Amino acid sequence: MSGRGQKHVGPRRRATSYDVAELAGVSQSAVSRVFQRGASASKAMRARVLEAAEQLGYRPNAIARGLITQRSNMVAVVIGRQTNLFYPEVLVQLTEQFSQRDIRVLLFTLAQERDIDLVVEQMLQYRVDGILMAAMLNQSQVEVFRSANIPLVLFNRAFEAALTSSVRCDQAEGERWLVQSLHAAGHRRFAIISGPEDSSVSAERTQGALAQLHDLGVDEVTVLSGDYSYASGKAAVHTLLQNGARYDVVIAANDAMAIGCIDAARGKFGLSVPDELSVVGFDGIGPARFDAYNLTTVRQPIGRMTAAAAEMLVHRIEDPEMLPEHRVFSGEHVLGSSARIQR
Amino acid sequence: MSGRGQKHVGPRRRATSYDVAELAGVSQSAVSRVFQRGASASKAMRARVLEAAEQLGYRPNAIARGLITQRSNMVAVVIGRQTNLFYPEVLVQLTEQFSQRDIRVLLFTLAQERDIDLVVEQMLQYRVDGILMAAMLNQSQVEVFRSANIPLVLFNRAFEAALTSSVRCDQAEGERWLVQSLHAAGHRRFAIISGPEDSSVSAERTQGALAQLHDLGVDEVTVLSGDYSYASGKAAVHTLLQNGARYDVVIAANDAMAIGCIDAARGKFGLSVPDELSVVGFDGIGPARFDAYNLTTVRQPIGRMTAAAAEMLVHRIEDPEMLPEHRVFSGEHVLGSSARIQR
DNA sequence: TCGCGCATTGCATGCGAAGTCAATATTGCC
DNA sequence: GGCAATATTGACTTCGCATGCAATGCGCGA
Repeated sequence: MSGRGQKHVGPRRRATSYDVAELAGVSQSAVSRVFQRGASASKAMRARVLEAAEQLGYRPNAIARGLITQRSNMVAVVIGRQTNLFYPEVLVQLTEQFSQRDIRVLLFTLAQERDIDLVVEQMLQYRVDGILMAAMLNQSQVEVFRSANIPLVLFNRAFEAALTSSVRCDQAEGERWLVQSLHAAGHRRFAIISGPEDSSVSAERTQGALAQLHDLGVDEVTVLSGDYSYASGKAAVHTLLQNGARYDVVIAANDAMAIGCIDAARGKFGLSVPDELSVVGFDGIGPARFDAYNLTTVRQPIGRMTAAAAEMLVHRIEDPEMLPEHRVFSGEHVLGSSARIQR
Repeated sequence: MSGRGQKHVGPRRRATSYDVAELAGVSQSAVSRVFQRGASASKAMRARVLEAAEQLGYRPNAIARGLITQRSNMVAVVIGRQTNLFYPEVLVQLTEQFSQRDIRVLLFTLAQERDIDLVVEQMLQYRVDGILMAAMLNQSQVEVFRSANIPLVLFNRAFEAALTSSVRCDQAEGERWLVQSLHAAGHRRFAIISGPEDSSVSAERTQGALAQLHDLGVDEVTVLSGDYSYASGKAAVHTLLQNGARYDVVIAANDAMAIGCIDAARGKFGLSVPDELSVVGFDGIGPARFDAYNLTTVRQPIGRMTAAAAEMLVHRIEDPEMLPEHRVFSGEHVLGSSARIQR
């Protein structure tokens, strides 16, 4: 009894269509046809093949199929490494969307900005049928995909909007609503906590808020930047309030920072939110609904956005000549109770 | 000028090793060798090939390579659709772990329990080199993988522990610590909110807590069950306290529910946490650290667990004869301040 | 200068399924 | 019952790359 490891009972090699064909006494082509949708095969043949397949535990080899059909039936989904609680949910929903369409998801995460080139390389090597990009991308990379004829759909990236399909939430509109409502409720001293410098989403949000403030005649605004994390939200409030300065409202570029702001305002500075300080966020993540915060925010319609993104990508895969398309969704206005706001 | 869509400038077909070989004036084998690690090729050859490849935008076709080498260099990662904020983080970290080892991740999510069979089918068809399972799995499915010789590593599943490698957090030990500490601090009236019936993790946690309580002579314990969600935590507290019953502590099977408990206790019942009611959770998710909660909990060492899981799976892929291995990690004891606890 | 051994290189084959085309079986119709 | 039309079926090729094997080239020592 000195053998190491599990004794192999079954065949070491996985069954192929030839094995099935032999056992069923038919040709390999026949087996192949039985495992396709539009193929012609008689009832008798189908039955014999299926029985042989069952007996051998045969499954069509998707790799081999991909080689001959030039379709991997895989799409790449790329997300940045987010301090943000928003993306995991997007990822799960996207996966389900593709799954429903019988498409597999090859997942790539970007730990660091420079990883993007490696990831691009991998996506090309694996012959993904399409790419759903929820991370930074630059011109030359877009060009690589275009010249390789790989459909690309951007998620919440405005970048190179003219050439590439995209799905996004109207960040600016959301911020404009927030600012408008806050202003109407009497807020005048605004502070903004933006996200990371390299986040286009953050830039849009901040620009949207500033633009609306400008339109309302408010041009003196303090802008700090965070990194989308809870901790950076707290830190920003410390910076804002430490020297006795006071604000009516803090507009955080996302919910996680907004929550940090609330905790810092309440904890360290003993301020009541929203009575003494209003705080608003963006995204509509789960924790924003916790009673302790009940955040006033703009919720991105993830369900509709992911469905649209998957649908667009599939369409572009099926018809590569299709012109780029852009779908913009308005965020849902969540009144919450972390801000004194005009209904 | 009636053309629809983008005019195709580049070649419609992706370059193959033959194209490169022709341009470089060498054989296809040579091209193949240049794009491998252990292959022999002269400096001159390598240079010519690389230049031709560059010129044609050639990338080795990983699909074709997989067919011949019998290695897809892909692993499947399966996660359940979790109300739980814990898994997204696991997913991202696993992906990075595999990515570092030059392995791609094919992601599968289980929206519903019955999807598992579909997913199993897909994993087999795509010839993944290994499977990392962070979702429910039953005996017959394990058997399918075993007979197909596909390495399988379970993440936080004790199921069929003897036959399959696994990485998990010691749920029972964590609960025992919590109970022990709470008891030592004088708590006597315990309520437990378990997770979904079909969650083995929840079962282990609840059993662990009950066992320790029993050891301490506490046998009268109220046990309710939730679904891991914030809302179900709140609901459970309503049920517990509505008829005037009082408890010293609520032990929730995860952090999300614990946070729900805290909000319900403070909000609806005006109880001070931890002064009038202690609440503890499990997992150590991000929101548990929010100041409003600062949850007393047991944090799963995700970084070490994911690293161990990836490593184990890779080892098993490289040596299929390897015996099953089990790694159990102790959770980190987070004192927090949502419970009056013995340091 | 010749011979031997090793490093390169090319040729041919195979991985597993899909699809083309031609041969065969089946059916319907008069 | 006979023939055309249609449905099945099988032989063979193809997808793109890796690899065993044989052929070639090279360097170096005697």
